[in-house]
Amino acid sequence: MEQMTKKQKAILDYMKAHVSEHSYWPSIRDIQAKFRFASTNAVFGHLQALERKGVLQRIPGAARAYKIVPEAVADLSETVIRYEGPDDSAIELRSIPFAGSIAAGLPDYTESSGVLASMQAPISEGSRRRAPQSFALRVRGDSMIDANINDGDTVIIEPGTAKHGDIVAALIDGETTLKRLIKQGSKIYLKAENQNYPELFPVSELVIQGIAKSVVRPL
Amino acid sequence: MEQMTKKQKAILDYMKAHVSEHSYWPSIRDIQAKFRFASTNAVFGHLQALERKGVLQRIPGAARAYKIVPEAVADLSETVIRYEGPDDSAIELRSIPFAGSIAAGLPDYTESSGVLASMQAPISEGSRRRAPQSFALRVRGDSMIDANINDGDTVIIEPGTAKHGDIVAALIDGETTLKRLIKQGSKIYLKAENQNYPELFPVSELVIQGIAKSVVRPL
DNA sequence: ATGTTCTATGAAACTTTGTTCACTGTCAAG
DNA sequence: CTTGACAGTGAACAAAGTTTCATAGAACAT
Repeated sequence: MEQMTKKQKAILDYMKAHVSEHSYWPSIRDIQAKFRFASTNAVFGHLQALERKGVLQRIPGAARAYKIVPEAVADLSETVIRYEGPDDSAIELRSIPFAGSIAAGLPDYTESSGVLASMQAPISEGSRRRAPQSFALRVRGDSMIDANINDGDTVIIEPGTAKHGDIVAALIDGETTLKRLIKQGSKIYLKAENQNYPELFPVSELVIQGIAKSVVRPL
Repeated sequence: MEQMTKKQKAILDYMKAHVSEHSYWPSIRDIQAKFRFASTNAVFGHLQALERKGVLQRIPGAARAYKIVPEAVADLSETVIRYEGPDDSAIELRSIPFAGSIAAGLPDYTESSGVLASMQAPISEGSRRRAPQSFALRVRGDSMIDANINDGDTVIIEPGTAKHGDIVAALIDGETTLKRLIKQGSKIYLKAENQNYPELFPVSELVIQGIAKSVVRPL
């Protein structure tokens, strides 16, 4: 995994902050001004590097049009806080990327840098295996309303092999949707838990992004 | 309050959807293509109208640079989803503004780009009065940890007169904090529900922003 | 009838912005 | 010493994108 340089990270952070504050991306010249570059090409080079490293996607020719790949950012700058207890116990807090988007605007990238949800299970000294790459997803729509997952809830997704009955985040028509996975013999269905929706949603090609592990919801 | 026309709302929705999907705003020409306008000026006019009505902010000259004003959108198109039960019962889901973090003091409405759904209690047919102006706050810090409200949780606040035992969002030294309200005779205290904090926090001047009605938290 | 507002066309002007090219300096590895 | 990767300057270009102007039909109230 190729690391980001300090300046690249700074530029990425500035872009995030700009989006968070203004709700739209900065132009190359905005970045140039911020970092006092004498040439736009300096910025251009860094953006190319960021794209090559996979943390940033650009749309060629389009203005102020970017997309941050949270997984890549997390890989390149993972935050792990470790508390050592008096005895052999320890607690790890691991930052997980926030992949969801909010209703009126852009993904709130300010949250992705902080600790949204944390793994708090005490770990034994020996079994310090790498935690799965979880991420959080804000739920849109009411497809899982009967499973008590409502629009606006946030779901913690973890990758892994899904089994029958799991609620999964699946890619359908380029959209990430939350459905329950139903396996009937060799057939696989996705079931929306909403009486108003078709009961079973047959799928041929299935891209499962992860399994919903927990929900954040109003009480 | 001037309403949005159907087309204006459609355009706004498309812009939102575009942002949600691509993480950057559509250009005027993108919108033109989407709605099959023959002229960019048709879009331009609608955007002007949306800005005049206060739901959209534009940065003149800048490309793909917009900002949605959630309060205005909420005012102009308050979302109330109403489920009618078989008997006289009914449940209303009402969109409420998301006021951001509680940490930095006053609610940061710039961050308020999200909408959380609030479940109203089942309402009887006759008493369909307008819901109070609720808002959501993100909790920072651990002052209410013993009340099971943790850092990162989101609390739904509703204005109103607080009574003994209520958890309130109160303004102390310019900062919004979450505390339990204790009335002892004529004296009023604010109590942080954390063993490490002073038990009772006497206050003379008290600005209560609202009463915590519900919490959003990881399960 | 008449003016006004809203919505739209069509073309053009103009600004912003991404992109490219040629060139320079630095720093570390071979 | 040389090579190559990296970071940057400075100028120029072309595409993308916003804005303006002139015009016109439909809906609607006066």
